[in-house]
Amino acid sequence: MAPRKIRNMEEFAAVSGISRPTVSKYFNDPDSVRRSTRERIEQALERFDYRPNIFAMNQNRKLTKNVGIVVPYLADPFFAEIARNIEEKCIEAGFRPTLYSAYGDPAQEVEILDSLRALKPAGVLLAPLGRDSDRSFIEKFCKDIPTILFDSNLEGMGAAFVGSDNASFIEQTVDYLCRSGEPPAFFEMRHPANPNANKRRIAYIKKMESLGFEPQVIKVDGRGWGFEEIGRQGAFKLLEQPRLPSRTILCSNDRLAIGFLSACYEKGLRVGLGDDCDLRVASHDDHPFSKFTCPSLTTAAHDYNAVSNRTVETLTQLVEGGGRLSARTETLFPARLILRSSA
Amino acid sequence: MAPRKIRNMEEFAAVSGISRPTVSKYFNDPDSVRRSTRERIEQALERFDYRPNIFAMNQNRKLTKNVGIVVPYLADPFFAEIARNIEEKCIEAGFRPTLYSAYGDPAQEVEILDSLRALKPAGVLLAPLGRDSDRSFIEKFCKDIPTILFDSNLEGMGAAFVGSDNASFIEQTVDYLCRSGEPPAFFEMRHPANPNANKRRIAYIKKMESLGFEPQVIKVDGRGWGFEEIGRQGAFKLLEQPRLPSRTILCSNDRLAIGFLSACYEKGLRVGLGDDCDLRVASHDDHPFSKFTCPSLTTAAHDYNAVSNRTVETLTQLVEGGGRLSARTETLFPARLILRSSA
DNA sequence: GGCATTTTTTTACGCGCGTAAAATTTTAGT
DNA sequence: ACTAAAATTTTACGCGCGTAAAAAAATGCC
Repeated sequence: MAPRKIRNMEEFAAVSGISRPTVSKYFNDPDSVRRSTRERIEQALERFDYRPNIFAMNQNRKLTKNVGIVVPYLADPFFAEIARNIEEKCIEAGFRPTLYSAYGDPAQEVEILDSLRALKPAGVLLAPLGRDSDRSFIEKFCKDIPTILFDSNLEGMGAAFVGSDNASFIEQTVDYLCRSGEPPAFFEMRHPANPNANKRRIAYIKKMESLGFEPQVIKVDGRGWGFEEIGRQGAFKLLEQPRLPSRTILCSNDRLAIGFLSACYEKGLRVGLGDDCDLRVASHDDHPFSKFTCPSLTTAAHDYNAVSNRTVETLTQLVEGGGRLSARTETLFPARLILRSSA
Repeated sequence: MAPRKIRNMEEFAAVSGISRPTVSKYFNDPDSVRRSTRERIEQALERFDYRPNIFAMNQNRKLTKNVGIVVPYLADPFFAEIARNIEEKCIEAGFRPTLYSAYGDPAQEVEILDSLRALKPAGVLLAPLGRDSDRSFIEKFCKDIPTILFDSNLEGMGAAFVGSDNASFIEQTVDYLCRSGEPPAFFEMRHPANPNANKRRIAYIKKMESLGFEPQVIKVDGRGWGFEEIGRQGAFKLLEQPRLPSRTILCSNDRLAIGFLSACYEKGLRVGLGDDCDLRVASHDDHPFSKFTCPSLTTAAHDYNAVSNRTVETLTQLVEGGGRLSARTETLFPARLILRSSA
């Protein structure tokens, strides 16, 4: 029991009584060697703690097991949560995921993808910034590196897109709000960074029209990723006005709603469903904190699990297909309505 | 202008008219070559887009520029925010940071550190899980890899610790609460994962005694990293009781407070400073969302910037010192009181 | 047991770069 | 312009592993 230090695969092959090329094969895919051979290697692996040098491995391999997960803003709990899910599934699928965040900056997004190139990744899972993204750069990147977009779609780019069905979000919230009260006005940023926001607005207008109501879109100013503050300031401005377009407000996303609710609270307005309430507020995303707002937020939830599962499944197919899929697919998962106290 | 593709440093050296070893030297440290040489290389760098193979570089280097940033739970905006700061400063300092999260799981923490070993990192910046961490494993890791602890201290481990001064947090909040009202009761988890929680409790007791008040510690059940829910349930239980130990509640951290406030709201209790209020609630951390709670949360803020700056400064020293510092330092930054509406 | 097939071993080369040592050139200083 | 010092080039080797090709061994099958 004096397991001398193994320095390289050569030495490990020696102590395990197997040739080095076979050992190499084993580490690339344990199932590619005969069972008896595999057992002997794994037996030696228990006696000696040897791990192949990751740099030497990746240098010579055309493709690594690296996967880059790129999100637009990791300090947003929504992205943190979905990144967590995807990361977990990547590991289960045998990949080596690494997490990157552009922190709202297109230059950083480019920088990340550029440095990702050097890592010879098997694939990249990218939730792009959206409007601010350098589209031509990303387009070129997707052509070189197998990339799957998630959360935000950039038309035609990447091998596939996996996300949520914005229309489903809107339909469920608008439906619910209308049948349990009055038709909602839609509250959003004037210049949303995320393409989902545009899809939601369009879906809202369409849905309202199909129900025979007049759409009312409230656009608030503000840029960047401080959505709560933008929602808050927008709410103050809105609430100053003599009369609201509707006493039911449907926010484009939960972070805006969190700010909106904080403004309502400060103004002394009661938000909720009851007759004693001044306003109803609902929203979309089921942000991790939406359960703890005051009042708790009625919203439409992403199917985090389905999105992350499908994303990684698609990645696996993509990798097995040598970086190509037969056709670019777009998978959209429906929302689940979460009824809480705010509407 | 038909810049043929450069395949390796050999070819790049050829087109730039410099010998390969000198080019290699340049990439390791541009200032290590003569100015005229540097200019010729950089000139060639503009005509041809060549980047050294990162795997081949790291294979032969004893030390890389890689830095691992490990946090206990990235979906907690507090850690996301500090990770963002540290990441940014690492890049400015010329490192290649990579972000990892243990997601509350000690096994993952071990796994991360283990795989980090293989990356020959120049250093690791670790915010450990705390109580749940595998201390003997981390201790061994710190002996092999230059590591700096931040946020949570593990006594004696790592080359240095950089964090916030828990006593300063408590002193400021307790001081303020006492002089503007009544002495607070301390609200915390029975089995906090984070060692800061223990330091805060101890500091609370000490501070209260020094002011001549009797400390009142309220411990609530619950495990894991769902602090908001734990705070919420704990608040419900507490508020059911006939009388509270104090009408001023000082939560150990903001996430507990967020849950606490949501319970108060649901119970119809008014939280704030005025005479018409039932409770005062204050807390610690200045969580990114504490501005948007209802009411907005009075809290004590970390100096995110100072902590992340000092952490990376210390890392630089550590690396320049060949992985050793003359002595293990512990740097604690004081808190800044943030007065908002909840107390 | 003999044969075809699969798996493993042997042998050998290459990947792209770090780095050491000696020879050469450039620079700085006087 | 001459010399010492500094920088660069030459030359050469090694890192740890992937991988191809040919030879050898093990396996499956009738």
